[in-house]
Amino acid sequence: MTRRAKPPWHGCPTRYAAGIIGDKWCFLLLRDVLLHGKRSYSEFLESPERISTNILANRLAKLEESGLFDRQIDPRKGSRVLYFPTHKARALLPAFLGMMVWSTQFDDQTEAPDSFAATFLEDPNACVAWYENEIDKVDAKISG
Amino acid sequence: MTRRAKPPWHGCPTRYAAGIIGDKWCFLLLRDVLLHGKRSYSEFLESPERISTNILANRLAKLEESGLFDRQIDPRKGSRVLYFPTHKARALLPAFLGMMVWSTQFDDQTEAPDSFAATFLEDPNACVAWYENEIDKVDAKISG
DNA sequence: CTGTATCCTTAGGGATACTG
DNA sequence: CAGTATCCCTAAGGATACAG
Repeated sequence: MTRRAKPPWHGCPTRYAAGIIGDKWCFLLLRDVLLHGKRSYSEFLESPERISTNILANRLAKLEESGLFDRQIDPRKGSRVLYFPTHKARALLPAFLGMMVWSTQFDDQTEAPDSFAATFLEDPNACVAWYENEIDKVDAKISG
Repeated sequence: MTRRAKPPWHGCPTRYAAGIIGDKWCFLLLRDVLLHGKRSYSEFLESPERISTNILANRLAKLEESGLFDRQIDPRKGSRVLYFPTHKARALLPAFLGMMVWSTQFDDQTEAPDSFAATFLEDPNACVAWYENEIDKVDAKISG
């Protein structure tokens, strides 16, 4: 890298990320949407971390306000509400995958799913693209 | 990517990361150590987010317990304590840089530091290596 | 300088009932 | 199904003083 000695160590951009990803519930909701194909209130409630309804509503509002979730009425069933990941949310995929790789490498609890880490490290861009495609498939399926 | 349809969507490894990175203060302390070259209690206290002493002590203990910080007495000055990032912590660099890039792309508040995002996206590995080297330099300087 | 200890306050959040 | 609305309560955390 050609780069002068002082990197982005001034006005550090991590604080913005900390405000969103540094919140346990936002973190997990983003995971659900980006990696688990979840889109609806009830699906979020089913997650093993057992978020309660008031907190869920609060975080959904926060994520929508932050431009990460796109709230939409289900075109097929009016009483259903769906939350789609925006472009801004999708752009977090590389960071999330990075954290997943890290977990599989260092957490004894999570049994490494086959060769996930290796696959990612070998070609991160392809891995991200694969997840992008999964998201597209979920959204396309829902939107009919 | 050759990969069967079901990715790591079982026993999702993000929950472990959520326990550490999903905590605002741990997140910021990791940032300070990995990106800002901070190593000591007083340096952490100086961060703009103004962590209070009891919380700082609590998180330092948590991060040491989790194997991310290596607590050591300053070889030159016995009353000084230093916290070095372990290999496990350093392995979070890619994820952190990913979040920095994301922030510079989407947060209006953080004025993009020149071409940081572009530089990273162009060659992420080189960028990580550069930060690794910065960490090495800080540690070497301190250790004498 | 690196912490403990204490006090005190507030906000986060669980449980639950209720509504359109 | 997708939320609101309470109630309640604990734990997080700010401020400050103190200690080795």
